[in-house]
Amino acid sequence: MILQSQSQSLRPLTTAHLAQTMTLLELNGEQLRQKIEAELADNPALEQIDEHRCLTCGRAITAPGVCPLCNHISEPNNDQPIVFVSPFTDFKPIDQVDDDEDCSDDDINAIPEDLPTFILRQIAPELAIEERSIAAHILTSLDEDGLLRIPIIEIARYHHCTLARVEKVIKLIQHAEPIGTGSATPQEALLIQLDVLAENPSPAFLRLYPSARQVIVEDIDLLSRRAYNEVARKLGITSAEVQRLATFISENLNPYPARAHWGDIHHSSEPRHNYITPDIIISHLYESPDSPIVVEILSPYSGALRVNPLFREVLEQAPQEKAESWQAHLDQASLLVKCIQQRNNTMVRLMQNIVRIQREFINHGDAYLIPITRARLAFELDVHESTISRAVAGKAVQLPNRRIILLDKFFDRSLQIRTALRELIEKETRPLSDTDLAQKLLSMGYPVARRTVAKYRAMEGILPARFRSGSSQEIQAQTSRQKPGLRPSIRVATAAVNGLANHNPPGK
DNA sequence: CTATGGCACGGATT
DNA sequence: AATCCGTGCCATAG
Repeated sequence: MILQSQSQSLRPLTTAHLAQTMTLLELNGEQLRQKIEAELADNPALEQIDEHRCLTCGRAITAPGVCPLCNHISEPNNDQPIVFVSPFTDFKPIDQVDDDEDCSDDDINAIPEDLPTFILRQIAPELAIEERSIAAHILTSLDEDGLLRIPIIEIARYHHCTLARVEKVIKLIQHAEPIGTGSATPQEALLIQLDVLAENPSPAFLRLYPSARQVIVEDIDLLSRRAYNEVARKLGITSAEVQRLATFISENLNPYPARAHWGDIHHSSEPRHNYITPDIIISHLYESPDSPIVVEILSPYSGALRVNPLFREVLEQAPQEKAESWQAHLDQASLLVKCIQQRNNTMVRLMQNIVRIQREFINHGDAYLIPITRARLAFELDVHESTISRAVAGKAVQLPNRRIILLDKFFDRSLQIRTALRELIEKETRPLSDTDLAQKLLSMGYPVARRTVAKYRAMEGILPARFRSGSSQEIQAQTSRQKPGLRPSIRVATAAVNGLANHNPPGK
C-alpha cells in the first residue's frame, strides 16, 4: 500500500481527484475527522452546515436520525441490507458538558477516545434523541472508576423525565463495554458483569454462578478481606471452594469498570478489545437476527459539508492579487466535497456486498465466515483491487452482538478452519495430536497440512497436545479464549496501543 | 520413534 | 513489487 503523499496539490485535475479519493478512502473515521477539521480551519471556501437529512428519504430534518415519516422503513428485505452514511458520530452533548482533557490529536491509529464518548457511541443507535442528553449527562457524571455516584432521581429531575426512562438509559450503559459502567456501587457492577457472563455459560461457570451471586450481594467485604473461612461457614461450602470463587471473581469481574488494568496478567497474542471506535455499525432493524440488517457508516462530521456559496460569490469581485489563491481554495474545497461523496459511495457499495455475502457470519459468528478475497469483491464491484484494500484497511466494525472487529476480519481466509479446530479441541476427550486433528479436519472438508494445524493452534493460543491432558485444567489454562460466543469483555484491556491490522485478532 | 517448533521456499494476495 | 500464508524438511525434545 503506497500512500499518495499527503500534500494536496491544488490542481483539480482528474488525477488529483483520483489521488485524493484514494487517500480519503484509506483513512478511518478518526483520521478523516482530523483531516476535515484541518481543512475547515484553513479553507474559507469550505463550509460545514448544520443540516441533517433523514437517513432513508433524504428529507431535511432537525437532528441526526430518521425522519418521523420514514420511521417505519418500508419493505424490509433480507437480500438488500440497508446501508447508509450516518452523521451520528458528533456528539454535541458530550462536547459541551465534557471538558476534561480533549484527546483530539492523539496518535492517529486508534484509541482517540475517552470513556464517555466510547460508550455513547456504542449505545447511540438505541437511544431516542431525547435520551441522548440523558446519556451524556450520566456519562459525564461518572467518577473515575466508572461508577455513578449521584442519585438517579437528580438526573430525572434535571431532564424532566421519569425515573424509568433514566433507568433504561443506565441499563444500556451498563451493558456496553466496559460492562458495568454506570452502576451505583461496585457490587452492582459485579452483578451485572456476572449476569452478562451468565448469558453464555460454560458448565464450570454454572456451578459457580449461584454462590458467586450470593457472595457478591452479601459478603463482598468479607471476601475482599480474604476472610474465606467465614464466608465458607455462611454459605456452607468448603473454604477451598470460596478460594476458587474469589479467584474466579478477581479474574473475570471488575468492580471498577473504568479502571482498565485489573491485575492485567494476561499477555497472549490477543490484542484485547481496546477502545477502538467503530467506523461502521452493523445492527438489525429489529432485535431479531433474521430481521433485515442495517449498516451504518459513521461519518465523522455532523451535518453536511459543502462549498460556501457566499465564498463563491465573493470570488467574482476578488481583488486581483487574491484571486488566484482564492480560486485555489475554492477548487480544493469542491474537490474535497466530491471526494468525500465518492468515498461514501464506495463504502456503501462495499458494505452492501460484504454484508450480503457474510450475513451468516454476522449473525452466527466465526464459524460461518465465508472466505473471500479482496480481489473477488473488487471484481464484483467492478473497482480496482487496491480500492478495496484501501477501503478495508484500518477500519473497525461493530457487529450486532456488540463486538468490535476490524473490517479486515471479513477477509480472513482461515478463520473458518480455525474455529472448527478450536471446537474440535474443546470437544476432544483425549488430547489429539496435530496429525489427528489434521485428519479430522480433512474429514470435515478442510484439507490442511499437519504443519498448518500447528500454526492455527498457535494462533488460537492453544497448547500442544502434550500439555493439555485433562479437559478440566484446560479451562484454567486458558480462561480467556475459547468460547466463540463471547467473553469479550470484562477484563477490559489496557489502553495499550494495538498496532493496526497485522495479525488478525485471533478468534474470540 | 513421535510430536512439535523453526526456517525457508513458492504461490497467492494485496 | 512487496507481503502473507500454507507447507515441506529438518532438528530437537520427550
